[in-house]
Amino acid sequence: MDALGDPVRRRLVELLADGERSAGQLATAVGAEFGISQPAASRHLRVLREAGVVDSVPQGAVRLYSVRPEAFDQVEAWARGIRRFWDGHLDALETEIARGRRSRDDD
Amino acid sequence: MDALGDPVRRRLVELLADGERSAGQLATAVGAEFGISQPAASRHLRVLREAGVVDSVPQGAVRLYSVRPEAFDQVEAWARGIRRFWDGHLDALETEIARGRRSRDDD
DNA sequence: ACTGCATATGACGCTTGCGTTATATAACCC
DNA sequence: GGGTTATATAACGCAAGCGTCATATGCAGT
Repeated sequence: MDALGDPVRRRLVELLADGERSAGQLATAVGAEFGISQPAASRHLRVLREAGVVDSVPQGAVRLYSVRPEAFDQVEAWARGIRRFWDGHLDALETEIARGRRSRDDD
Repeated sequence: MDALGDPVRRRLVELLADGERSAGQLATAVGAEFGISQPAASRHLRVLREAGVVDSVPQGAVRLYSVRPEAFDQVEAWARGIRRFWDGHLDALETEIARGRRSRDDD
């Protein structure tokens, strides 16, 4: 989650959700959207890699990046945990707050 | 998500998952765990508040903080989106990578 | 081997953001 | 009102992170 606190890195991950891409493709895309250079993109990819968010495989002269789904399972589980725990601990005051909103459990 | 990129803030949110707490309780807890002062905690709470992650209500002399569940619905949906999209886009090459390849290229 | 492309790293400046201490604001209690 | 408690803000120093350009490394094609 630390690694996902940056908009560029979140965008990189979104791009990778569509399937694996080379470092160059990613650098170009993110570079166009955020106006940053290739080294900057490379560094973001390094952070994601070291955080275990993405995986990279050298493919000839190119390096292919891909999403590591476990990382997002973790994020999802954490977020849901907060939510579910909160739901479970509704007391009088919190109930009052919750009255006005729609509560929908799992899908 | 930007606001959740900090461990102190994530911890605050976890504490709030258990139910609402006063700023003082939170400051004490987080202060003990991370060794930071009351103003520092207050600032983190402000960031969370401005990001729409938590809600705060003055309760007499105390200010009660609580989790805003919609924020975590959003996080959860985002994470799941990445995962689901990724799953849907597995093709031959990616499957091969996912099956066997382990890349140990951090340095 | 040399050239060229793809990617990563080094060195460095600047901005951001976190931390601290000191102080303001506001409610409570006497 | 005066004092105490709870929380937020102000001012400021310092460290971390992100950006840049220049350069290294490694693979491919000739």
